[in-house]
Amino acid sequence: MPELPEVEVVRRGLEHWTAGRTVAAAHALHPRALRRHAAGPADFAARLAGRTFGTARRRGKYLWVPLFGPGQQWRDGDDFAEEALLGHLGMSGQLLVQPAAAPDEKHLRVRVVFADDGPQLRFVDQRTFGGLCLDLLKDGVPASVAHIARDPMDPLFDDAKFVAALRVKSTGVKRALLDQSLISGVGNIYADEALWRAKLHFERPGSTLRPAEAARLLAAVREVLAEALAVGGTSFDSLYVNVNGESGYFSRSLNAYGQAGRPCGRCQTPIARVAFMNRSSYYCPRCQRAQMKKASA
DNA sequence: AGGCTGTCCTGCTAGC
DNA sequence: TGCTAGCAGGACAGCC
Repeated sequence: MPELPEVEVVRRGLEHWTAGRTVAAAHALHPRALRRHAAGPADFAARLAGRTFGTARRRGKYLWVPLFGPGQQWRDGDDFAEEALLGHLGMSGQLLVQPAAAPDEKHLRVRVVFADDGPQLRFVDQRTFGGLCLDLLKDGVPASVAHIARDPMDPLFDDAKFVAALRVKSTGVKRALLDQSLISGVGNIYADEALWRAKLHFERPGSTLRPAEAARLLAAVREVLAEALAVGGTSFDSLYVNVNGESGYFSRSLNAYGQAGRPCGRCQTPIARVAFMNRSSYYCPRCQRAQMKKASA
């Protein structure tokens, strides 16, 4: 399930394998994967042909490649592009760099063929929650990404603003962590992991957090994301892989997510699982109390 | 108007 | 053995 670390791994792969290459043709094999491209699959293919890929960028879980040309030179690191190929991996999306001779993947949705006849870029997505589109860049960010907050790995992320916004929310802190307009890039796995590290219950209203608790939570989010990125992300199965089809190893380091019934790494209390927002929340019932301790009973 | 729920989608697995 | 129900969840429309 791609969250920020997994998307960043894919971004690095795209940067390495596709920057500077020119598109010969794009083929849409499943219209749903292009549903965010309002003008339709034919327009998508026509506009992508002949364009040169710039350096892949990311904000939160969104990924995009600035497009140059025709008649416009790609210069590494420059931001002169007006348009980008934008992607979101959703639940099961993969961007793979595959030799042209490699057989089609079962869930191949979009194929990009380059003019150099080198490896193709393939968008593969079993559940089609993800998708690609072409989008206009404004201040270097695709228009349809402008509404989400910066992610916590962004040097311009405003810690004080996030802490202040979190501390006026009546909703639970996990819902706030998953709100991409507040902080982007965090999904169900890393939300549970960060809450475990910060020893906070997922339903604690944001407004009940002391400033130090909110800061501790943000620090925990950053730690978890950085540690996961360092080992290539979290892979439970073949649904998340880098552009070369390789898995990450952070699943070995999970303390809460998916650990129902296993002892908490701090206090040995069995990790609990409860339904939450049509998904699951995992937490330690002892380390992560719903209520702050009362002075007396 | 912020908060919250339903919906999309496919494949795997548990259970009968 | 074969069927079904349940589960995985990011993002957004739409409801209250």
